[in-house]
Amino acid sequence: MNSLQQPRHSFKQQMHHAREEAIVAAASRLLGEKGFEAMTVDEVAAAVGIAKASLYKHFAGKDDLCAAAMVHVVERVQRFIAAQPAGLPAMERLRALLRWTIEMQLSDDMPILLSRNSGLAGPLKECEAYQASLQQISAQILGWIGEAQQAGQISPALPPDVVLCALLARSADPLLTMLRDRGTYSDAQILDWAMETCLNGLAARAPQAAAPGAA
Amino acid sequence: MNSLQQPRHSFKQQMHHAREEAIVAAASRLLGEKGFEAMTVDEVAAAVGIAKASLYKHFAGKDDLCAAAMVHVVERVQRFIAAQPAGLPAMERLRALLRWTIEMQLSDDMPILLSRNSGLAGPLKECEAYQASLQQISAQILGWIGEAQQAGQISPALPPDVVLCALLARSADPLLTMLRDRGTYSDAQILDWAMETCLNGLAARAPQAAAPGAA
DNA sequence: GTCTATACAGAGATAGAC
DNA sequence: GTCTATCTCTGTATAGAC
Repeated sequence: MNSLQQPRHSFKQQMHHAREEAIVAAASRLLGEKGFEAMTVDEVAAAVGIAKASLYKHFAGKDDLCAAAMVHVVERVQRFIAAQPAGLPAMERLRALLRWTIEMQLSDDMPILLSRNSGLAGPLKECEAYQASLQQISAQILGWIGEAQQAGQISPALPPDVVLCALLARSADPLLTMLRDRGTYSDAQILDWAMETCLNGLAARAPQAAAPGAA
Repeated sequence: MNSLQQPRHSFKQQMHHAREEAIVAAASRLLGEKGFEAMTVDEVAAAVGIAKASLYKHFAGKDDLCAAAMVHVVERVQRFIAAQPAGLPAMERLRALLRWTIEMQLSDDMPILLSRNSGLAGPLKECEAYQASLQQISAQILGWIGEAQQAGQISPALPPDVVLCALLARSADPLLTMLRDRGTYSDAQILDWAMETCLNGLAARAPQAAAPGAA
């Protein structure tokens, strides 16, 4: 009997987990699409296809739900980082990460961070799981930034955490939606320009005096 | 009697206009501080010191009120542009405008445009006064951008309207609040870095001819 | 035009049956 | 754990006296 009960129990757990995943995924999408204030719990429940009351069995409230969604997003970043090829130079890693976050944004997916003035900022400050994950990826990225600075690819005049913020901020850059709403450019073009203007802005200044051994 | 009635009438008009200005100013501040969704009409009325119902005598609704606030902001930009010294080179004008918008943002004032996903975007699309003013300053700034490109100060590879968006987007850049919340840097430093990374990103690429085997 | 008081709608959250 | 039905609060908007 145990041989039957065990899988049964595991199955229920899996269902439970899968449903929570579905809820978080829907919340994540709506959060990215409409923002924290405009998103409603009813919409999330409807998107998943469950009743709102059922959702509240999984999450204590809207804040909790959205915090879980943000954790979910950061964990995706963690996986992306972990999936990077081993030998890649730091600058290429940064470039790939930037491209990926902008692509997320252009495909209406969840941005890594919130647009400014989000009411979610407060609750998120007290979510330890989020803070821990964010801290983890920040440390990782800061390491790459240091390497890129030593390699002369990023201006050493900029503090590493400023570079970090500048990169992450591109994932919620109003520039992307502005250009998109204009309707005259393709997503690929927008992506290129966004990356180009961002990276050029962080790059070490050009060798103005034809610096001898530079670059 | 006319000599008395005329001033009396004008006085009332002035009062009316002044009150509307006060309402718009308060709305503008709260809109910049909390965003469209989080801001409430009650707060605006309380800030001005009038009853909510009185406010509704001046503006048809929240959308109207916020649209008026946005028009107010764009008109400030118009005045700033008009106040620029005559002989200033185009690039200096762009730099001054960028600095000004970032300073607005750092002093918790109203950004020129909304953070992405604002519910105000829809109503604003149908506000002719806003669109007209925005169009006017856009044309002006686009002129400067063209000059700066011809002068080799901004990359000619970037379409002028992309440059325009990139500049305006800095007024709602999450980078600013991120660095600010970090608490380790002064507003002056943040301003410098924000301008530097933005302008470097738009600048024409370094004279590669000077470096024969460059990159 | 300004006020007080109120209607109305939407959304977060909960009760209780199954 | 999931559902339907409901509570409650907040926020937009309005009615009606002055």
